[in-house]
Amino acid sequence: MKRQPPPADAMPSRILEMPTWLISRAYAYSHRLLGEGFASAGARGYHYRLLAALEEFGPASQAALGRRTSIDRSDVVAALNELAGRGLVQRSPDPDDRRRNIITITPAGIQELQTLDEILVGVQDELLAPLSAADRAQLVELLTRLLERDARP
Amino acid sequence: MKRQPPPADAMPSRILEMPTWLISRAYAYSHRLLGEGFASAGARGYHYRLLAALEEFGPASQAALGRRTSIDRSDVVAALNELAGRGLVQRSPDPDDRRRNIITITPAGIQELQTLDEILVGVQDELLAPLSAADRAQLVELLTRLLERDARP
DNA sequence: GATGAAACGTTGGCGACGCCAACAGTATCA
DNA sequence: TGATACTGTTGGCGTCGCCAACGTTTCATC
Repeated sequence: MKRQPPPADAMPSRILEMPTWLISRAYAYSHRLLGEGFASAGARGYHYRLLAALEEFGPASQAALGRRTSIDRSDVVAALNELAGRGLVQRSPDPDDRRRNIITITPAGIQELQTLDEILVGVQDELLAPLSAADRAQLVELLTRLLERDARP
Repeated sequence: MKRQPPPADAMPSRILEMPTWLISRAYAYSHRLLGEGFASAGARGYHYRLLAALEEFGPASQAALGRRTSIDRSDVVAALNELAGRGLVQRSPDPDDRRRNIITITPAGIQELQTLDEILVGVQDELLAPLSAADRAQLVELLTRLLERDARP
């Protein structure tokens, strides 16, 4: 049996089965889908994370938001500027701690969040299409376990 | 039973179990580990991919390399410049097709690849530490299936 | 053989994401 | 009180992925 010449776009097999490679490709894939979806609403990942955190836990300082969403303090500033500029979020100084700003999600912000949620459902459906419900649960479980170690100070 | 106030760094639960979020975090995690490892060898992901493709399939044109490694043509140029600058790769014009360059991995490049391979094994070990061998196989299988749809033209 | 289409390498640019250093202002703890 | 820590902000860096445009070269079709 003769070995087939690899098709022009074949990946090196050693890479093809590497978890790091697969994770990276899966991220690129999902990032692309999500980017397209969010862009249609004029948003990006950071915006969604921040709005979701505000809606779930209520008003918070920027630093707390950063910790909750795994977004760097400095990037939180920029993203909140954009959200505030669109009236999706309100910034007001904390009277009890004059270092802090208290960030509050506005009704418009809640509505935007709902829009993004719908977009996200669509993206997940497309992304996970090849997987059964059991498969998806498996994947979530495995990735969750994987990330347990990722305890950053 | 009183509801516990969320710890300051709790993620919104709606996000916490989203495959897109998990994939994104897993990527960030692995990217960080890999970045640290590769940086210690003065390399990054693109370099590894290109060297691995060259070693596995032999000399190739830049466009073919890009297709095989899922790296954009223009980014291949830059990465190859860096590799060639370090003598890990050789660029020579293809006599049969004067549009093409033929890229060849040098002995030094093969050696670098081995170094990177070792680094990568270490990173994978750390990344996958929480998972059993069966879990890892499961993960690879699920992600591979997930990516089948990602057929880009 | 001429002509239009396609591929190639290259340059330059953009956005998302993650991260770090430094600063002034404020709070807290010894 | 003085040292230490936290907050918001600015500015910067690197990786990765992607796109548009250009001149050159090859290929297909007439």
